[in-house]
Amino acid sequence: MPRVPYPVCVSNTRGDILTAARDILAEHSLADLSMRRLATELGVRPNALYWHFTDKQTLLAALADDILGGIPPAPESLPWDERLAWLATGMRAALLAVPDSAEVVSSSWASGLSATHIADEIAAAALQAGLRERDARGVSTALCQLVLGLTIEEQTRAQMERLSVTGPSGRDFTVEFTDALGVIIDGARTRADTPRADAP
Amino acid sequence: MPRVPYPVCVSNTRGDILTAARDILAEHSLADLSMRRLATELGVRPNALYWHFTDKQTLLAALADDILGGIPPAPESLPWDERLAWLATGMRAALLAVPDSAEVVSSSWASGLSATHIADEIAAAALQAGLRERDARGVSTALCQLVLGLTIEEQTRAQMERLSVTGPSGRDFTVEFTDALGVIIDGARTRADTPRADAP
DNA sequence: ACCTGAACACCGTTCAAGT
DNA sequence: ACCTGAACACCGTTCAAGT
Repeated sequence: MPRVPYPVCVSNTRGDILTAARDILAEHSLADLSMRRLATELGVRPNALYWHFTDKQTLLAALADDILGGIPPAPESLPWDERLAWLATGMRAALLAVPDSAEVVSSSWASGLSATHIADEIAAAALQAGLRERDARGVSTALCQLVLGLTIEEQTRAQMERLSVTGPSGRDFTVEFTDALGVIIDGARTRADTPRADAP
Repeated sequence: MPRVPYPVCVSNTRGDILTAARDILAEHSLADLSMRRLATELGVRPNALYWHFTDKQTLLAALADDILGGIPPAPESLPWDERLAWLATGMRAALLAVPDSAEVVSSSWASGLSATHIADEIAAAALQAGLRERDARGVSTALCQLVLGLTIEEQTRAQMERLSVTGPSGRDFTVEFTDALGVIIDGARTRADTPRADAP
């Protein structure tokens, strides 16, 4: 096989790094996810990572995109309100699959270095229901912040219980999520039903 | 004045420490709020802080309570939906008054070391509207996570612009907040109007 | 009651240099 | 293209000891 001077398999190692990062989250915690430890896990010196990512923040943003990348799209056949619930639930499931990932995604969204594809998908579903643009974005914002915030709390508590610094919280995060989700979707329904002033 | 062997003015210094911490947030950022720097600012060695707080996490939780402590209570005269908006808006204003404080409060809530008084107040206001307990907590969760999440994004962007690592985002966080707030309160209204199965 | 001195085991990041 | 060596300027926390 001939070798060409420019990259044949670009960023194969980028994927390896992200996988190793996920492993650290899965087997340890976000506190343990340092550039130094990540490098050690990969059998490499810390500064080697800076050839693949400009800094830690950028690496975490890529990890965030990776984690949210696997959310299944909502079936077209579903009514719009069930599609909203589907997407929000899928986002929560993707986050819950990787310990401490909600914190990673929250920071990455805040920094603007990360994609917010799922937020756009939710807004699009709301738009199809006939909401005006602003309301659709409002629904998307409310849903995404609910998922992120509540999952941060849930994963932080889980981490604390794992280190047994705290006993069980006694909270049922799934019903907390379901209840709040129901309220927001009811709000969306109100705006879908209400005839608009500019389009009666 | 006689001096007694046990503390006369307990934890006067606790307040000083929290004030110094707020100053660092105001004049610099959360990244600069280290135990070492905080100690330096107070003219003291880093380990001196550990006499007043068991660790950094506990200190930040106290700071979070401090920051959210000044939210004005909603006037009793207001209708319940306006009281919800009042409280959520007051929470956002309290956070926006101290740079990077939303991140501090979010972490502290997640750790369970912090008071969540404002969340209880919001739930109480929703209860008075006739919502069932679960729906009231759902509304409170949705509102609080919206305020925290969106303010984290806003303050992070503000910090990045301050360090000019990024230009203006072009987002109007106040309208994003208002739109999402409207959706959630509409959802709350739905549940207030709906006669309950167990209490017709 | 409140703080210091000294130490431990870490961080993220840079830069020149190697292959 | 991808990594090492060596260094810089930091962290949070502990523990014995001072006053």
